[in-house]
Amino acid sequence: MVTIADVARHAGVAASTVSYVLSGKRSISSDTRDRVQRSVRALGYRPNASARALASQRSNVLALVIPLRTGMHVPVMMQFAAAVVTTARRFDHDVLLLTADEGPDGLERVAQSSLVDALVVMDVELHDKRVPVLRELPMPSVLIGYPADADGLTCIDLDFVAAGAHCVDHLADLGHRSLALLGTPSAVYERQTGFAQRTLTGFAEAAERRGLLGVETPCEHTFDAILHTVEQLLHDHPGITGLVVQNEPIIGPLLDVLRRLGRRVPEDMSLMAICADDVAERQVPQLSSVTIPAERIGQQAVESLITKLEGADVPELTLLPPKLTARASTCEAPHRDLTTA
Amino acid sequence: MVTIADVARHAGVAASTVSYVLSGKRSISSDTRDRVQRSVRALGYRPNASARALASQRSNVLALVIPLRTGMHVPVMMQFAAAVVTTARRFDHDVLLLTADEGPDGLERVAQSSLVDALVVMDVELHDKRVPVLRELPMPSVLIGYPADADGLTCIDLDFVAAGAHCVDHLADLGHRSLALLGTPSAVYERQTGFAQRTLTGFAEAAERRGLLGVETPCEHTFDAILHTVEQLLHDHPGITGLVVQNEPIIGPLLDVLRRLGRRVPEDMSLMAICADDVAERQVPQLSSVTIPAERIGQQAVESLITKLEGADVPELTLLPPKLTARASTCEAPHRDLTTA
DNA sequence: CCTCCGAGTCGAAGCGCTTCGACTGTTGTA
DNA sequence: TACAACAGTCGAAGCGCTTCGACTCGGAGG
Repeated sequence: MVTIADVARHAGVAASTVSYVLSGKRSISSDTRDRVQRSVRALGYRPNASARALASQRSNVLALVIPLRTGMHVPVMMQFAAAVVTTARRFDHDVLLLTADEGPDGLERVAQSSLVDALVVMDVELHDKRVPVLRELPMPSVLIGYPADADGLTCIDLDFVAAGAHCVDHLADLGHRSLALLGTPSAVYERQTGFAQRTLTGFAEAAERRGLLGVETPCEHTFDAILHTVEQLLHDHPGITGLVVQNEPIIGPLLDVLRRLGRRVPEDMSLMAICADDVAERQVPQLSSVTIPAERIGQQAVESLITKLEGADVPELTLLPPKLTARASTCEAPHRDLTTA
Repeated sequence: MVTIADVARHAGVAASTVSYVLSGKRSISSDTRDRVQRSVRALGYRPNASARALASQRSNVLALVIPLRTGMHVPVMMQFAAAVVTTARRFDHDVLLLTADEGPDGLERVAQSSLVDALVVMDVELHDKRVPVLRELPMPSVLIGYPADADGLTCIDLDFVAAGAHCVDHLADLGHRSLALLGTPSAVYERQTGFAQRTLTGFAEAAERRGLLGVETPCEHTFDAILHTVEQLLHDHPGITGLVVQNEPIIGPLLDVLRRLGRRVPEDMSLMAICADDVAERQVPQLSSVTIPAERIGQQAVESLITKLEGADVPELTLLPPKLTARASTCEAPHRDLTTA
């Protein structure tokens, strides 16, 4: 391996000069700079990451903590991860992958050993045990999602309250009077996961505000569970003409279930999804949806983190506004909905 | 941050002694060992990762290169990744996440800067530009999937040739005479991705061997594409009674398409999938399938890598045998298949 | 003409750890 | 009884980089 000393010798300068050329932290004559840069290329020099980290107290590595838990929808996670890695690279950082099952200890481990400079934590629960740890850690962090007490943290998320409300408003505007939210598996609610909880809040508040019936139910991923959940729902509330689904993997089977139950979409049942655009567009009929801007969120998370690393301030809470796209799965409510369930 | 010198002072020994206690590389009296360990705990000491890496020439970090490309099925990738991280942790290593779009340069970057000790590369193509780079790199690597020329590399994969053949044999044993393989999107074949290519080979060879008609077609992810592909297929080869699908995201819609086309599964059409077990079990009817043991593969990859890091030899190619599980989506061929298409 | 300042460069001192060689006692062996 | 052998410990020398202070030199200002 070629070291900075080799480069210095080759260029006929001191090692520190090479360092300053590379970092730009002191002015260097253009003559020297060129000579050094040529030597760097000629020798194929790459700074040793550990040595650099040790001397500069910066590893240029960010930790990314991703959940690998039951009920989470994987492709969305992956989009986050991809955006985080890509954005990190733009700022000359790398990403260390941690799974949530190492828990709070994992965060302490990588932080206190200076393996990383900062952390991105995904899938934060309302009462997350990692949050107090993050507060004490001697380095910045950004949460995707946000806990009940977000004081002193930096959180970024889609505004799920607004997302839930938007769905209701869209359906209400179309004349629907009885709506249901088909949510994530109950385990996700039991964990008090923020996004699920808040969507529910937004949904309920908007239904109330618009004077509609709004019922909510969790839904597991198996076909039978979906079938049973929907049957039960329509049995209990036969007047329901609008469905909001926040549970990506069940979207396909749900369409089957509705067909099997003789409910045409959208003629008999308007359907809205909270999911990635490509998923919505892949269905038949294409689904009206509120998109989850995973890429934007991941990118924003890293940008905030870099800003914090540079010592600048960032807002405690960044809520991205949801974007609703009407497609073919929602239409005006059938007139017979005097049966306001 | 507390350093090894602090611990040494607190325990009344030399720093090197603390180091030897921690690494176990020299014998230490149990008295001293206890004292040091108590000090470590009392002070909450964590070795500095960079200093350790610099001094020992080992970062204890593995690079994981994951593809984030069109046509790849994300949940499977994630299972690999999770298994890699979990297994790496068991061996006291961390995982640095690289996306394939950094290409060969990314590998060189992390390797030559000593950011990592070894690499796991996923989704290897038959003629992958990263392979020559890996051969030259001054550190071990393991490929998941394998290129045309695997000489001097360490590759681990499911035996997709056997997987394709197993599907054919299963259907042939049930009396089916005309089969089709519904594959990945054509982009994946154009990239000459190993797993797609080899499944195709196994499928074709087995069909030939059993004297069956075996047709193959790629399939994109949209509903319309699936519908069109299947219609075309059944139009060109009306006698087809057995379908093998290697394309996870289309499995749900494919079942719809078959229903829409009036083909009952399995009465009119036997269906086999090459996919994760949970996906097969989630469908209605549950799918007979050859499972993709993502977890086993990821685990095996890390174990091989650690073995290589320790200087021991590992086999160049490890092919995991496929496991076929018959479920409800395959049954005996209808008798009218004298129409041997 | 002298001083001051800034640009440009160098040398040396770390960063926190591992590891090598050397030292000191003990114990076992001839 | 002498000497090897070994367990147990220490000090010092790096690992490859960054960064601080100091130095030189030319030009600007008084």
